[in-house]
Amino acid sequence: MKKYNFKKIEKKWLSLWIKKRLWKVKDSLHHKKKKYILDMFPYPSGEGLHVGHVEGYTATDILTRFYRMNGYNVLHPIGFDAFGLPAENYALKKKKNPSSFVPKNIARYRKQLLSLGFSYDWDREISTTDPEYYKWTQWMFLQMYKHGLVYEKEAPINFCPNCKTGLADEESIGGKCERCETPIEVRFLKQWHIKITAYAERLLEDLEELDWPEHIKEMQKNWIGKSEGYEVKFALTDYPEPLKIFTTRLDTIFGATFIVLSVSHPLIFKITKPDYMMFMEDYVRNELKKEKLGIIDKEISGIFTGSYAINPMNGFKIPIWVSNYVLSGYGTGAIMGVPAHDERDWNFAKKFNLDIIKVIKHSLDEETNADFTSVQCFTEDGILINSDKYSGLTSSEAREQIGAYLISLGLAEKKIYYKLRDWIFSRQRYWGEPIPLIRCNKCGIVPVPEKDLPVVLPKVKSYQPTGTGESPLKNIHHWVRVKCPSCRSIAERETQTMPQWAGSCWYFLAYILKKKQSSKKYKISFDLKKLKYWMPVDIYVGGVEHAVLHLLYARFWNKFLYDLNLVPCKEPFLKLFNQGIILGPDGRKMSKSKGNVINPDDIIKHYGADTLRMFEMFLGPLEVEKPWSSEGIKGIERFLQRVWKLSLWLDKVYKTKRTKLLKNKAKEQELLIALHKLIYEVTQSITSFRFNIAIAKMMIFEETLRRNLENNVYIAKDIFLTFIKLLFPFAPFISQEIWHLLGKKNFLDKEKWPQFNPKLLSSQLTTYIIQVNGKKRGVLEVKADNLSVNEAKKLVQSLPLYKKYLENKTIKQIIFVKGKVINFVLADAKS
RNA sequence: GCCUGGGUGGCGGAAUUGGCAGACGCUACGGACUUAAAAUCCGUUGAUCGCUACGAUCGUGUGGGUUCGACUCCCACCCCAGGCACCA
Repeated sequence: MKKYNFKKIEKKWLSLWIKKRLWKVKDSLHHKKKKYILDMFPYPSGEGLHVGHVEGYTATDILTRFYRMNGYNVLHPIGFDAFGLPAENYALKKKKNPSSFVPKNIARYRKQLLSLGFSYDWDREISTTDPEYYKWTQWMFLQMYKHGLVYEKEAPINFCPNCKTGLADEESIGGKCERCETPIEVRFLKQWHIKITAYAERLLEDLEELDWPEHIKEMQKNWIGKSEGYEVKFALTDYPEPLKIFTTRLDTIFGATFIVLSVSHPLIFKITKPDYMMFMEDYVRNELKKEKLGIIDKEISGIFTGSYAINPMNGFKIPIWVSNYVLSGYGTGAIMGVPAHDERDWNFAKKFNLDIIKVIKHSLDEETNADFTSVQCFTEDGILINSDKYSGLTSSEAREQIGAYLISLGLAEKKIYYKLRDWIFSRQRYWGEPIPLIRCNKCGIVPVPEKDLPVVLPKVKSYQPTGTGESPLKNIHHWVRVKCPSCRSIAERETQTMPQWAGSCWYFLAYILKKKQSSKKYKISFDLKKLKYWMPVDIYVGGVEHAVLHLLYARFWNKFLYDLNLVPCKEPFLKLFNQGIILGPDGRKMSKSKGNVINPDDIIKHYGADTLRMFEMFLGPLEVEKPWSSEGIKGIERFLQRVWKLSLWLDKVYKTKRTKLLKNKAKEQELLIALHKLIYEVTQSITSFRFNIAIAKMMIFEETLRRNLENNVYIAKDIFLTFIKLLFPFAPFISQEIWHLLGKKNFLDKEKWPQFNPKLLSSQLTTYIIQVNGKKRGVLEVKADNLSVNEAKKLVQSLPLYKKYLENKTIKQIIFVKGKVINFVLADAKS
């Protein structure tokens, strides 16, 4: 028998599918229920698609085909995130302009995606580097500017000396550059910032309604880092102005035995006593230098100011210190030190021999120890002690009551702080969207008029990053020089570009808004009606690496557009699914240097697209990290070959009038039941993202069919065709070919997804597990679905196991779970 | 240190959420076909004992608990992966 020739057949169907524009999605079907199934669009690097892409994209393709066959209008687009550092670095290495080879990379990606049979609507393809696309990225930036969300500020920022550009906080992963893993330096640079912090609360709150993996939500929550507490004023003994500290643990205020200021606190030199001034100046200068260099001292240090503050609750006079362990950029840059109930304060107090007062105990019945030298640091909430009339309250009660008291005296206010910082939005690199602002000596910053958008990135030969904090665009004088839109005098363009993440903040909208004009040209225009139909994205699949980068930025961007009434929903991505990384065959992360990279092109060449798709789905649950197996793929190859052989066999059978196969009613019914069970299982597995299970079940069914044929049992054509339909989303090429082979002229894409018949499922035999004292001793197969305990007992008595285990024994109890188990508990069982 | 996941055969992984542990696939071993090999097909494959037909005992990171019954629930601990890390 002929082997399945995937090369020829995949090529044939692919060209037909493209020619027929089978996956074109119409917006006009507003009466039809919709699904928006989105992939994180790829970055078209020089290396081409990797197996990780294939994993996520296959999953969404299966879902897309599944929902389409179930009557949904499914939007499943793709595009390219082509601005950014890797493309630029690669271009620099090759001494070319990114714009000359990025289209080539895109073409390669497109070809690869096509060859895998992903059913994207290619008419909606976009690239963030298309001027029509980034015109709108710039336009949205200008809207933010006009709404006061954009500001320029000189600040210490993360700077990657290798990429030679400033980075956002989110791009610093454990102190290293997100892209190249070079340790990050701190530099003082004038940078454009976007006030993402203005959305902190909403970004946090709206996480609740999202169907996202818990750990991604958690990561975003931590990143936003909300803490609710009180700002408390401490009076100073020798200075008229009070000092403000921030605390989330107002309940521990009776235990505050000192105050600590950060090294950049404005009060330091106003309150430091002359005797301490020299040391203080040295210390602060030193620490500030370290801070500038981005050095984080693990060792706690500190110095006394000589001044004292008064604890507003108990009137204690407590010393004021300056230390490197208090951050200047958070809260008020000053804290109250409660060593008994904060580990860092504890370490500080121990080091400098400061008082420690215990004011919280674990529980009501705990003995309170008057001997403070034996106090242990205890950071959790508990019951107050040594706290005047507040003793005996729980921590949360005390916070409320002490807070209310201090507020009534005007000494405190409720305050919320976030860890989230504003988004540093300018990059000193060439390959990005130019920031559409103009610097005029007379008028200051002037936005580029909207009619002049896009500000096109000039094509130049030399665009080496300068490393000085200047953008390489600065040297392109003819581009920089421009008339001020407001006063017409000579002005300069802003030369910094936007970060990589800008384009991906709204690409999911662009797919909807794109209007194709010719094979190369398109327009984007905002259309709330279309957005209302398609948004939000129903299923979004992509890697975990974007947990606090893209996913946070895009949520923010969408919320801003929502506020402008340009998009209809608060949140862009309803359901998020993270595919797990595919590791190399050695169980380590794939990397060139380790030589364990699996290239999808090679696999397609050897096994074909269907096998690759299916194998990646069979590897394990989509969300877990799992190693590639070069042996394992053979299992899928064999399976598809068997399906192919089966169809050739059956084709012959259906074509011959007189077949030697027997039409057996009972067997046929059995097969039908198995088929409907399969429909049920595959449907369930797809909707719950358990593609590996769906494949396992199909394998079992294939074997059932084969066994029947080998035993000369006739298989109805409809049964086999239905099986092929189930296989189709996973392996579209071979399924379509078999469909065609068996005389079907249409495209499987246009077929309806099979529905299972619940009656067939419930008419099966029910298998009861017979247990004695909880141990399995046998099974009982019955047809009746409302078996009573007594009937069950009678049936069991007729089984051989009864004699062995139950005869002459006293049955204490029979546990009977309908449809599942019958458990005989014997009297002489364990006590 | 804190947070979030997770520990099931030689390996990747199943188990309808408390009811047959190890589906499906790979590997390995044995067999059929073949001059031979590959491919394909058939069988075996958690451990130990019985080892002949039936079978028996143990077994889901460790220790305890709840239950007629626990991979699944509860408590304590150990280990692995990812994230955050002076955020008061």
